[in-house]
This record gives sequence, C-alpha cells and structure tokens, in this order.
Amino acid sequence: MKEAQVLLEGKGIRPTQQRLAVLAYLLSHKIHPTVDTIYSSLQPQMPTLSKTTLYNTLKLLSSSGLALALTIDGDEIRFDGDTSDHGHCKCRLCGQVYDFELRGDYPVELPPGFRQESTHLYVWGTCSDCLSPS
Amino acid sequence: MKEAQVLLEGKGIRPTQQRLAVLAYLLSHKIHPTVDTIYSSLQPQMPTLSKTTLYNTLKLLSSSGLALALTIDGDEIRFDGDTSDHGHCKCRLCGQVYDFELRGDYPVELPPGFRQESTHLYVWGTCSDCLSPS
DNA sequence: GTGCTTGCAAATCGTTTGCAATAGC
DNA sequence: GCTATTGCAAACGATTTGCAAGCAC
Repeated sequence: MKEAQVLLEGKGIRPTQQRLAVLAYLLSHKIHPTVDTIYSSLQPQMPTLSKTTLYNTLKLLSSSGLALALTIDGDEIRFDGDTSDHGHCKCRLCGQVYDFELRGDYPVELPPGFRQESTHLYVWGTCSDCLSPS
Repeated sequence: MKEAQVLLEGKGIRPTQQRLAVLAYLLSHKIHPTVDTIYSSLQPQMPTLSKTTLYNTLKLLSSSGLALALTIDGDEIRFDGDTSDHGHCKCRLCGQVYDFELRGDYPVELPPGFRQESTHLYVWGTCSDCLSPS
C-alpha cells in the first residue's frame, strides 16, 4: 500500500517493512483490532514480526497521530487507523466496537484554563444483532 | 458514613466493613483514585484489607452502578463515586484527572438499532497549572 | 448450618526492558 | 559506516484464580 509510506514519510518516520505492514493493516481493516488481533493477522506474511516491535510501532503511530488508541474498555486497547473525528460504541454483549458520526457541537465546560487537545466519545450499549438475534 | 450503607442496601448488596469503607472513600474523595491509591489510603485503618477484596469490591460497585470505572487512559483504571452525568479530562503533563460539566445535548448517530446505555466523554489536554507554572 | 465474603499464596498474562544482531539511509 | 530498528529472552507487575478460614443471617 502506497498510502502508508506517504503517511509515515510525512511524519518523518522511517518507513520500515514492519511499520508499513502495521499501518497498512490498520488502514485497510477498520475493525478496531487489539494488539493480538494485529499480531495474528500479520504473522503469516511476516513470520519474524515480534510483539516487541508491534508494541513499539503502535506506540509510535498513536503518538505521532497516525492512529488512535481506543481505551473504551479498561481490559484492552484497540487501534484505529481512521484518525478523523468520530465516536466509538461498544456492545457489552458481543464486544464488537462500531464507529459513529458526531453531529454538531459538543459544548463542554472544562476547568478554567484547560487547553483541550483531543476528545473521545465512547458509548456503551447493545447492538442490533444482540438485541434481536436471528 | 451512613450514605454508603444506604446505597449498598438499595442495590441489595450486603454492606460489609470492606465494601462500606471502599464506597465511603470514593464518595468522600473525588480524586478519581486508582486501585493502588485506594489501597494505600485504606490500609492504615484496615490493615487486613487485601487487594483481592479491593478488586472484587470495585468490580461489584462499578457493575452495580454505584461507581464509575474511568478508562480515559489505557494505562490505568480510575474510579469515581460520582455517578452523575459528567465528563472527565486528563492533563497529559501532570496526569491529573478533572471533572467537567456537560452542557446541552450531544447528538450522535449510532449504528442502526444500537441501544445506548451509557456514555463517557473524555478530553485530553493540558491543565492551567501546567500551562503557566508558577 | 449454609452460603457469601475475605484474604493469602500462587498462577497468569499482557507489556516492558536489556541487549546483541540487523536493516536502512 | 553509523544510527535507528528489530526481535529474542528475561523481567516485571498488575490482575485473576484456587482455596481454606471467617463471618453474617
């Protein structure tokens, strides 16, 4: 994938094989994968990939703004290659995480002098599949 | 504290010494403590309190709606005895977590058929103390 | 007495660290 | 060639589990 390389270079990050693979995976799989999901998925094509490198890479990508680390659930961190402004909701039955769009303004009254840098909106609930099982 | 006992009984939870102490602590210390903070604070008055019981109790309180488990940061879970509707913001420099009020509606376009049950709004940024150190 | 709760010790497991080999400019 | 990066193995540490003793009703 060409896009991943451009994105990495745009941030001044050396586009190694491993970083390209991880970022390309996130860009093409919008399933909010966990570290383990990413690892299992890339392992077949990249047998030497280590968890260490994966952790390093994901930390690098999220701190440079190329990916989001979702902490909707304290049990696991999920990653999202879509860094546009959107919310996430999680079904407490099946555990699936979905994206949703934000509409309009979200007026907040932050503590005096607090500089807002990023915002995450998380919704817990039950998804339609779990509400009406077929 | 009387309030803690009433709250526990209202949920049909047996008000043991340990549960009363943890809930009373959360109600009177609105500092979004971590498990370790709670443990260190209660340990002096309750030397036999174990981490196991503390974990059990916090899980019980959050699943019964008497406390909130905050997952603003993937590194740690913090607990909040204030279960009213409010947002949380964290300073990425000093790590302090603050409450803030929500103003008005937060229109969201959830996936079709998704039943919204609870909502968390997290803001990252820099607090006034860290922006203008005295 | 019965079942729930507690708390110690051990197991578990996701993540980090140290460091030597390797890849990329 | 020099530095950044990778990946193995070991360390680490927070949380969970198993289970026996204690407590409440």
